[in-house]
Amino acid sequence: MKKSKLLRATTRDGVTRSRLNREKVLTAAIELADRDGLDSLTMRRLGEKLGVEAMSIYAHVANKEDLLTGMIDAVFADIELPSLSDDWKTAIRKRSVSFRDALSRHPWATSVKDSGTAPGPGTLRHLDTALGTLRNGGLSLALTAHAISAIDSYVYGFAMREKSLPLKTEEEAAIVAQILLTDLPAAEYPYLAELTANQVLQPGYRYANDFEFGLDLVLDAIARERD
Amino acid sequence: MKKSKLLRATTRDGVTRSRLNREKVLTAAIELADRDGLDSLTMRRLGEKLGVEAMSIYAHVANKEDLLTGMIDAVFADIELPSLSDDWKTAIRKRSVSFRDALSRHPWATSVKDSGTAPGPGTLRHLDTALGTLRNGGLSLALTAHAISAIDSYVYGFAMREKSLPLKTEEEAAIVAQILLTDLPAAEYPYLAELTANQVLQPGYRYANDFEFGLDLVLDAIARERD
DNA sequence: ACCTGAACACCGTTCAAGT
DNA sequence: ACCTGAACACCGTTCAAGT
Repeated sequence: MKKSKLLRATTRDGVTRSRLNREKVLTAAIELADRDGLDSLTMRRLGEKLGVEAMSIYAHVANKEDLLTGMIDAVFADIELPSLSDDWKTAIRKRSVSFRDALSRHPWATSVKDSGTAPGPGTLRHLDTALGTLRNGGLSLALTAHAISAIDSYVYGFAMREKSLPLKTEEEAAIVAQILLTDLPAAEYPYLAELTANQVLQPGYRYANDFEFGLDLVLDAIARERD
Repeated sequence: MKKSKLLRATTRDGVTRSRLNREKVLTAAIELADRDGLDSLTMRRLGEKLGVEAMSIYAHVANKEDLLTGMIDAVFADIELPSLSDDWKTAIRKRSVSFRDALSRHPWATSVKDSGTAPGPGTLRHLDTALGTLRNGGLSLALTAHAISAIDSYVYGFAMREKSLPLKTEEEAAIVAQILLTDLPAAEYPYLAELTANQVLQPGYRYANDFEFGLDLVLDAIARERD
């Protein structure tokens, strides 16, 4: 009885549920942001999802900024760490694809401000392992610094563009293309018209496919610098 | 007298000032966001800056989203267009540096959501000219699509990282380094410690310098694909 | 120790009213 | 036509009070 009291609480309406903790708050917040977007993530709505008043959340999170920082760190902690058994390029390639997948599953993550100012343990672990992979792969310290900056800028930027470009499915691409082709004077934007008609509208086109092309461009260039 | 009435209005407190228009609203909003950040840009505060009640702004802007879209387009319209007299690589390099400068002057621009959903004329002009430069430089349509995606992802992502990494000046870098070195167990994050001590703390270090390294990596790789 | 409910100082936006 | 002022439905967060 005593033990269950530590883990469960009975509210005045008679509903018994497990006690709240930081992890449950973060998980619920991430689910809410994934489903409805960052704007829909309010303390009141998060409380509702957790079956609790908004103010109860503040027992597990300092404030909204702390909540967002925790959410970001959970996303980073979820990215596949570079494998030690792969060569540096394969390992970094895999974790970059995993990185993008994470940002694609959690599109709000790129728009949380100051995600870099107070990195959590998940973010730091992720970064340190990637740096180690590059150093052990024979890259100089200077090139390692350049490489991680170039790779992560690309991954981050691609995820941002992908989020704001509604080209995820063939249907979405067709809608965008239709808007571009009917609303824009082709004479004024000839190259945009060409790209839309002959590239975006091609069957099977996916903007997502562009990701690996650019990634390999960057990785190959880094490999060349290394040698 | 009639003409001046079209351009000036006298408020009840006797202050005469020029009439508001969309451009003045956008300029003031950009100034506010540049100085105090996007969170500080509220309709009420913007009205205050313009010497007008918040609701008066709605005569020139449909809503806050429209305001933000207009601000973004003004920033894009300000980016140097690729020069026709330069070869494609030089032209794209210059406009990419100009692109980053613009995002650096207006850090809030990368955090405006859905900036890609309803691109304005400035954004479209910018994009079309860049596409034309690549096409006329001899890149295939497919490579042009890949190239613009890779370049702009990199520029966008670098600007985002730069914004959240407080490494703009040598002083800022020293502060970050100090925090990393004293707060983090070097045994747990050995590569991060190495990078901090031997790279970030080197005299003259600027994260901004990394930008052109990565940009040339991408541009050289595209040039190689072209040939 | 954990949760609640009222309250405060803000938001974006509406609407009717003024000039 | 343009601007105002009150009002509405929200925010994040405080604080004293409940259990």
